[in-house]
Amino acid sequence: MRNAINPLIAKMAHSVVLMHADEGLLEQVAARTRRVRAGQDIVVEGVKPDFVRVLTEGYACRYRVLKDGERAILSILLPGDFFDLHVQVLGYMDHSVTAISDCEVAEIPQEAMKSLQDRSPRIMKALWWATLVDDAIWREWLLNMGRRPAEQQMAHLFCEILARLQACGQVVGNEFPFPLTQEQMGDVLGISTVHVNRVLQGLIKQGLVIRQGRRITLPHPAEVAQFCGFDAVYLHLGPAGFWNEQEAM
Amino acid sequence: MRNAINPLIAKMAHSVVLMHADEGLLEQVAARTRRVRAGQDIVVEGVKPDFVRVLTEGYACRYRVLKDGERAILSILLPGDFFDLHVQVLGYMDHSVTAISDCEVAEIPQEAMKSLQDRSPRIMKALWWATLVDDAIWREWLLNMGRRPAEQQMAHLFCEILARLQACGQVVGNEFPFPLTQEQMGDVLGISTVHVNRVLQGLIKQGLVIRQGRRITLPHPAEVAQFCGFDAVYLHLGPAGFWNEQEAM
DNA sequence: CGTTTGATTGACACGAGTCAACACCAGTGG
DNA sequence: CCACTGGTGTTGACTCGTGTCAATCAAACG
Repeated sequence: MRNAINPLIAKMAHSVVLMHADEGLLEQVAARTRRVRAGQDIVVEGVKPDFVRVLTEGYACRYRVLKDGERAILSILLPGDFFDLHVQVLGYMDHSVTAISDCEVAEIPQEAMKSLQDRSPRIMKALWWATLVDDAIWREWLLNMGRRPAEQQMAHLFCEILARLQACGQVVGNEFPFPLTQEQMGDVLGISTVHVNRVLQGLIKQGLVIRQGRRITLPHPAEVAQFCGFDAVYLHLGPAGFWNEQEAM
Repeated sequence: MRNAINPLIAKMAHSVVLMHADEGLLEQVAARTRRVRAGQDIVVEGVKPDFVRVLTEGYACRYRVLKDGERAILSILLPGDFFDLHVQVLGYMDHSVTAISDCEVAEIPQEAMKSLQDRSPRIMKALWWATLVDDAIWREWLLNMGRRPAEQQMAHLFCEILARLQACGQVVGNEFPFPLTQEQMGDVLGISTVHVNRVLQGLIKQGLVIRQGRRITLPHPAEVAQFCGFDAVYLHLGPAGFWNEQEAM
């Protein structure tokens, strides 16, 4: 039953109406998958990837390290996300991608991409859309880092992850796996590990977040969204689900 | 002699070899220009733009305002930059664009873009490239905001602007116009106006930056680059010019 | 001239970083 | 079976970068 490419299809369905044939095409080009253990790099800075890759299972992230050894996580990749859709144009990766949890990655050969291009304009449009949504996410992060205090930043991150996991069909309720260590969370938010710890506890104490091991629950998503100014529109996923329940603006 | 589209051509030349015919095509589609006064919005959040727009003169920026009225500047647009190349896919702008200084903007009708697509694959490739470089800039900013103290952030901003102005042929030396108010700089860097002032003075005192009115000079670009960890590679402009002169790493 | 916008300065408060110690757990090997 | 290990999470004390508030100054402008 389970099909590696499902999250991708679920995600794309938010932008275009996929025909049955399109789904078949996608399954076909992304047939070859690879497993990667947590902590391993999937693509490294400087190389020109030979494949186009899609994450099909697990958590991964884009990151860079500065000269002083500090690491910054530039984005979090969830099932259905492409990593290197367009490196062909730039010629090389200017950042690396690594597995946060154990992952499964589909590798699509260049030629297969080309054939996709010829055979399904709908898919191509969906690819474009995915790229542009990534851009929108970057803009939102920029906003986050620049203008919101750490507590809201972190809450915003949780909201985004939940919304994206819902979008790719990985999660239905308001509980989701969250394999990042606190150090990694610090690298995402640009704050120290110690501070991550304290901020997280603050959110828990306020009842906005529940943590059990490496899982997170947002008992009242709409409340959290309000707290941190999360507005799912930037993800361009269409109808927003339960995010706006108590919206009173 | 002066041609509105020159900065665009200069910029594109970094990614592909443009034929004379390509330049002609560009001049043709971007013939229609519009002047915008400093402070005026050029495209506003929520609309679906009717044209594709390129900045041909002046400084502009993408921005959003939060509910609490705070404004964040998401990117700075310089001559040769597109604002809304791909909104057609997403359907609407999720941020606004406003003129920082007096600007000139070229407006390219949709159909003209389509014809470009058919007539010059080189130009299309260059457009892709421009989009992806924008992405790279966002990643770099994310790095900046997250991991560098304000002084280095600001220095990095100056380096980036100078490099980009050089790339589009607007500047040859190491002095350039910089029309941002300190408040706007704060909105870019995510710090308060007061702090902008102090940080700027710090850079000046260290001799890294010279300011005369609304112009900035970096007397020793390589030194500034070293100070803030600026590495022009992410702009994908090819040979780096004088940035690495004293590079000793 | 007042008025306004932007730049500058000082005093003070607070968020976040740093350093250091300790707790907890899973894995490993004796 | 138990000590040892390394990675992660937790906590406290202290420092420092940045924000906030408020006043003043300078230049531009009607």
